[in-house]
Amino acid sequence: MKFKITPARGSIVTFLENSKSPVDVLEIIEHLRFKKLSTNKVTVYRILDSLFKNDLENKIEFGEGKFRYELKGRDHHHLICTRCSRIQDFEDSFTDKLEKEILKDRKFKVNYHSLEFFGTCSYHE
Amino acid sequence: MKFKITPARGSIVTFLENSKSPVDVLEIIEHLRFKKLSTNKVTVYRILDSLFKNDLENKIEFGEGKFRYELKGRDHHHLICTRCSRIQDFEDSFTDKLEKEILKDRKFKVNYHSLEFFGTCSYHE
DNA sequence: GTATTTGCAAACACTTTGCAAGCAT
DNA sequence: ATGCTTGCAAAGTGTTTGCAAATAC
Repeated sequence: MKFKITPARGSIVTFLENSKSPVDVLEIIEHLRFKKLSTNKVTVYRILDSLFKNDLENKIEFGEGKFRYELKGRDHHHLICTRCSRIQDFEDSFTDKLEKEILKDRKFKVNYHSLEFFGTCSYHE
Repeated sequence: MKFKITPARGSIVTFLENSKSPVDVLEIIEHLRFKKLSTNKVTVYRILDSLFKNDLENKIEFGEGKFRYELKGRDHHHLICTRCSRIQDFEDSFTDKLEKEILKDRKFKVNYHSLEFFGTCSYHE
């Protein structure tokens, strides 16, 4: 599969690289518009889909009724503030152990997981 | 707030009680149809919404682009088989500890979390 | 009797698809 | 030149809303 470099693709990948938390399609389109690229929504979906299918990206849901996207990288989780929607990354060492337990106890082979914490961040003390 | 008992409500709550894993709206409607109740989809959504707003129900997403619903109960997670869509419950004692760490280290007060494992279940060995 | 609940139609938000035109290599 | 990528319109899902009719209490 060829992966042609186009302005929209470059800009989306850069944006994902620089995002500290998973972004949704609207945020991407706003960024593109800010960069003077009037990329069609459909194109954005297709670019995201191609990144996902090439295993370069995570496609996740936070109970908002829409998907968010982030480039694959170190395994991590999210702290999602339900008051201001700020999203922080978070890492842990428990889930690896859990997955081994699950394989042993339940004969279930975990391929990936999602762990998100919802609450209020330090801006609301 | 009055909570009137209607056939649709009774049937939905019973169905949720008997479901071993979170169900989606389509499954609920099929169950109602099986029970000879031709409840409108909109009504189902409204009943689920009222259970959710009254804190009786969890409304979750598994990356399928739709919500699933389960009655609140003991805190638990899910093992989701990506081959046959079977969903099992799973409990652990790690997440409580994690939430305490998060409060201490990140000043983030967790209200709830979601932890789901995706992989293949023992039916596919 | 009265307030809540329901059904219907319609709207909404997010995402996907078909097809012809445009562009990167 | 050719095949990948884009835009547009349209359709497809899942979910929500407005309003009048029906129903539980």
